[in-house]
Amino acid sequence: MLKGIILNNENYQAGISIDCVIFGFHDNQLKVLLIKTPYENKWSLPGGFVPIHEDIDTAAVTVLNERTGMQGIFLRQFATFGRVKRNDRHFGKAVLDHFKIPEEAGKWFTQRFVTIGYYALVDFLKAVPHKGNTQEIIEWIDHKEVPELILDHKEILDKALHTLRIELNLMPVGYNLLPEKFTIPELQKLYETILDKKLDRRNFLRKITNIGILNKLDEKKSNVAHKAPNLYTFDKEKYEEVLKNGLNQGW
Amino acid sequence: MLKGIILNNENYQAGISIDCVIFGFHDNQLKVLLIKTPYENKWSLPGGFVPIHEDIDTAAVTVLNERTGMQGIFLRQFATFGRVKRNDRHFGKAVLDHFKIPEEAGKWFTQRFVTIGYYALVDFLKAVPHKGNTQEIIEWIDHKEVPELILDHKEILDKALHTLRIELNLMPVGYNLLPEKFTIPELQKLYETILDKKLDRRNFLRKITNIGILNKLDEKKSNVAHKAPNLYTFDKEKYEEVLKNGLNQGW
DNA sequence: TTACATTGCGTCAAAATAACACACATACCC
DNA sequence: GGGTATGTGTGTTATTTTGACGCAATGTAA
Repeated sequence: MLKGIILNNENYQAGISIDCVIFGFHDNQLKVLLIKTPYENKWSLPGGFVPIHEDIDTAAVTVLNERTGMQGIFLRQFATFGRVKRNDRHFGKAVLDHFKIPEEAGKWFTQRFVTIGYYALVDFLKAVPHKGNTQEIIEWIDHKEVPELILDHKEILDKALHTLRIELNLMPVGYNLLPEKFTIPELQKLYETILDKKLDRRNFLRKITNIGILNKLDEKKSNVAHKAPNLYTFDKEKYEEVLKNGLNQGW
Repeated sequence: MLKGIILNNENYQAGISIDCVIFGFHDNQLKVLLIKTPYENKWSLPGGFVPIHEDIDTAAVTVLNERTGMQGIFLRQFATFGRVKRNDRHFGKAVLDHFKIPEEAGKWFTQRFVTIGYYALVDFLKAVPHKGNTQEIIEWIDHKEVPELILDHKEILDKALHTLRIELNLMPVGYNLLPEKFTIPELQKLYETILDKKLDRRNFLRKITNIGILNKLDEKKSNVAHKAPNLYTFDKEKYEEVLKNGLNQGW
């Protein structure tokens, strides 16, 4: 991807980039999709540039799709980052040398980039991490064990998680993070993981079912070393409705 | 301002702009500060460009300060707009002709601009609308009577108001919109105006005082044709604390 | 068959919310 | 000065939501 851009700067909007915080849920962990490039020793968020003839939202969809093969997924813009020094020293000598970019073309990269942050919620099992090139490493990493990231990507990730936590009170979450059939305890674990706190089982059940977005199935989870929990699906229609109208009214 | 930029494109980040939705409160109306430029017949949000050596947040502060003379005010980034065609046709012939901009320099303007939206809450009486030049018109306009705006500025304004409404449940509002001393009914009017719905007087009082950000003064408002309402101030310290920690916890 | 872990359902007190009643203060009218 | 209109301060009550638990039921593993 970077190579294509280097060959054709003029097809991309200068000074603007997209960064995606892609969340997945697995093993009771909230995971983030991260990339390690060959030309440096740090991890980064999957990102991209904005083609001149594409909306920024579309460019974000492209990034997500390139990396996970997924479409039609929950993807939301949450903030834009534009400190002067944010990509100072980056796309510096190491990167430019690696790609053998001449100094003149390099200026395109060394200018300050304003990056637009998006976060996505995807089904861990359906989203298959996809390398941009053979030298790249792309991996799901537990959000609690995120290594050092380039630039201000840690800040971006933190802000994404913070936004997600707040939006948990305004919208239902789960449809995009869980498999089609799931149990209430699984859904609760998801909430607990995102919020990083324990919730009461019984109160959670009551609150979540009261929203009216769950369909209880005539089916139980098997192969569990205890009472088999019931399986549920989301009522897509009601889910979308609640997503649109919001949960808490407050005032 | 535009002229300065035209003379010195290279001092500003290409393709990025700032737009501010500046809210004030007066006569029980939520007002928005709008600008009418001489070279076109529509109104627009106050905005500006981003100096190469300035953070985007700083650039937003500059816009706000230029237009209201105010500093240290509530100013928050809420969304970034970057549809391909958003400034299509704008900064078009009319504008370029007006400023006698040569075609080559004009390209700087006719490219797609990604604009970062900020909204501000300011004290209507302290914020004095300030023209950018003598031909400009700048005015407080009731948000319910906003005329046709350029580009996607209406969309930006709507999104700002929508964000404000949601954030009303997460944070206290009023410190930046009301004079130092105010009455509970005035504060309630502010909430009602923002939310565009009636609230119960007595329940509002209970809820707002329970937050613990108000100081009741030993003073009453005078010159009212009814029982004189008590005056209050915000407890700045507690207010800031609640602003930081948020109101509703939800889950 | 029993022990164990975890689920499903229910209870109860406390807190928050919604709906409403009444007394009070000030200006204005007559 | 008495009555009226308007809008304020305070209180009451029923309802709903929340938080903190108890306990029986269920499936696996020993």
